[in-house]
Amino acid sequence: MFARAVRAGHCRYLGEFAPRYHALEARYAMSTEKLFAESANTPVYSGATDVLHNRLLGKMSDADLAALVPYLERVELKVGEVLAKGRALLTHVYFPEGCVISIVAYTADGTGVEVGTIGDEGMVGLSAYFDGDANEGETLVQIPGSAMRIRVSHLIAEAEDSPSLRRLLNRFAQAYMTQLAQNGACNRLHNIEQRCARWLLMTHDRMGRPAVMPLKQQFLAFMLGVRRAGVSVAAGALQDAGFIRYRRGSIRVLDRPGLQKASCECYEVIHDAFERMLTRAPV
Amino acid sequence: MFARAVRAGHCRYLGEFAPRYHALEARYAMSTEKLFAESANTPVYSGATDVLHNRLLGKMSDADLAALVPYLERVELKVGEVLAKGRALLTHVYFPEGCVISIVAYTADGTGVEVGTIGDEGMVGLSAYFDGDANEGETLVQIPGSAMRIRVSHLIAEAEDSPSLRRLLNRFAQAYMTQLAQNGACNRLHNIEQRCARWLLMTHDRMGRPAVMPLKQQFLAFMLGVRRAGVSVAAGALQDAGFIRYRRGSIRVLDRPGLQKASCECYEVIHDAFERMLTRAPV
DNA sequence: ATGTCACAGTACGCTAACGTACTGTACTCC
DNA sequence: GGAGTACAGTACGTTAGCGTACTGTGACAT
Repeated sequence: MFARAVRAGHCRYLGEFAPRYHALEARYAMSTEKLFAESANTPVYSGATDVLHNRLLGKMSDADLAALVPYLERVELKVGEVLAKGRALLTHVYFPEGCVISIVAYTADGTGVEVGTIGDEGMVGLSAYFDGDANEGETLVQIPGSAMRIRVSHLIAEAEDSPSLRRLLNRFAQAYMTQLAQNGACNRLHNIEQRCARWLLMTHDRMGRPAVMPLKQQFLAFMLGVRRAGVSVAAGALQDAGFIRYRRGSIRVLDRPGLQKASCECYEVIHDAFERMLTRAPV
Repeated sequence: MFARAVRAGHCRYLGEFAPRYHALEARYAMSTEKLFAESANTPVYSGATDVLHNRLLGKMSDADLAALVPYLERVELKVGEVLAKGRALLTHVYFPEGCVISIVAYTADGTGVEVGTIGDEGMVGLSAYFDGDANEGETLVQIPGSAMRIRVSHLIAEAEDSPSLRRLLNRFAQAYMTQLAQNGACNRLHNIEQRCARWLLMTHDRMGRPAVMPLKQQFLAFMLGVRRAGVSVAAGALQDAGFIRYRRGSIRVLDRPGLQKASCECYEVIHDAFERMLTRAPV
């Protein structure tokens, strides 16, 4: 029902995104310079906000949407782009439409792990909207694509005037908390292969169905908080089972039901939470 | 600045709380019957709401508090009491004052792990307030004590009329999300001893300083999502180092700085997020 | 005072995942 | 077409934590 935005090509860019990831790469003795050159936002469709590909925006009432539209702009997000980092504040809230955003937490020694994923079912920047405060950790672009964005102040002002908008965003926050919580349990209790399968499913959901995912094992390992060699084994098993096809920096999902069986139930728990949010009676 | 409520005695009650924990106990071949007998709420101070021991309530503006007070009642929460479970809805939102509440997520095989902790710095029932939806998992009483509670509908109604109340609760939600996220990373990346130390610190913070914590290793193992034998080793190390004193179902914290050194930085990250929320300029 | 049993300590073999490092090969760029 | 290199596969010794099970003992009940 919500068409997908056209996405930029997807070659030779992964492995080059976050400073901390650079540190990780360094540990693996890779060349880490020359990276991270082209990270500026490049609005491509500015003004063409007539079609909305973000399901959270799509769930808004006509009145709420009408109030926001004048302030919405479409931007293209590049892979590895860091939208927020440490205690720095987001200036905008993003509504992804095909791109996928990761929220990553780091430990003292510089290793990190993804704690949340946001795609076209949600919004990036809850912390800024809620609190004028920032997340710890990093918000970075995992899969490139376009997003609608709006200044935090505009969103807050509009929400002040609209109970229905507030309720929708609260609902999203609740679903997002379910994701964070389940992810925490999953990190503790499930093995690499299960979590790998879940991660692929979740990302696949968020970037549109027939897509090839531009993913190196290194990146996947970073997101899962494990060694690359571990991903090699896990993803290899998933490939042997025929669920995915893996080829030097890109993964194609071949068998979603199979992947779901290989993944833990956390996929369903999180998926259902977001579907409930997006399909329940309008706020 | 906020005095502590008197708490009930703290003997012979742990090991008896959640159905799933019963299942766990069964795995450890324990007698699991006779448990869970006295779980009803027993309001003890009803009406005596003149002194507030919850810091989030304490942070509210006079006007917001005045509007809520008529609906607030103080209840005594017993250890093991399950406030919400599965998709069941909370009828009330709770503001702990000395009791400590755990949010636990379960996996398909029935093992669980704590994903969040709430004490006098916060509120239990964000999901009901936000969404009219429930958490997955379970909300249970980890350390007994009193709490103020209010019907969800009353809180929602009041928040509709008060931007300042909304902002405060949003801020709390943001801090709570920081906890969930950091906890997820911690579960992945830190070892039992670190996480054990962090858990003890966090619980100690929330129940008042000179307290002896009524904790069996079995319970602690459940909260951390590890074996009891693992806790025995980790807590033993912390005791050998002189940070805690452990004695058949109760733990006394002897050396907080020492414990902090033994714990991971997640303690600080989470602690700071809540302190920022509670000490920043009023909303 | 004694008996019972719930709780903590410990042991032992096992497994998943780790850190590291080397190899093979598919792309990309000339 | 060939060279260079970035990415994936694999190996190997190590370690943290697991599952299980047995023992010792403090606390409570009789």
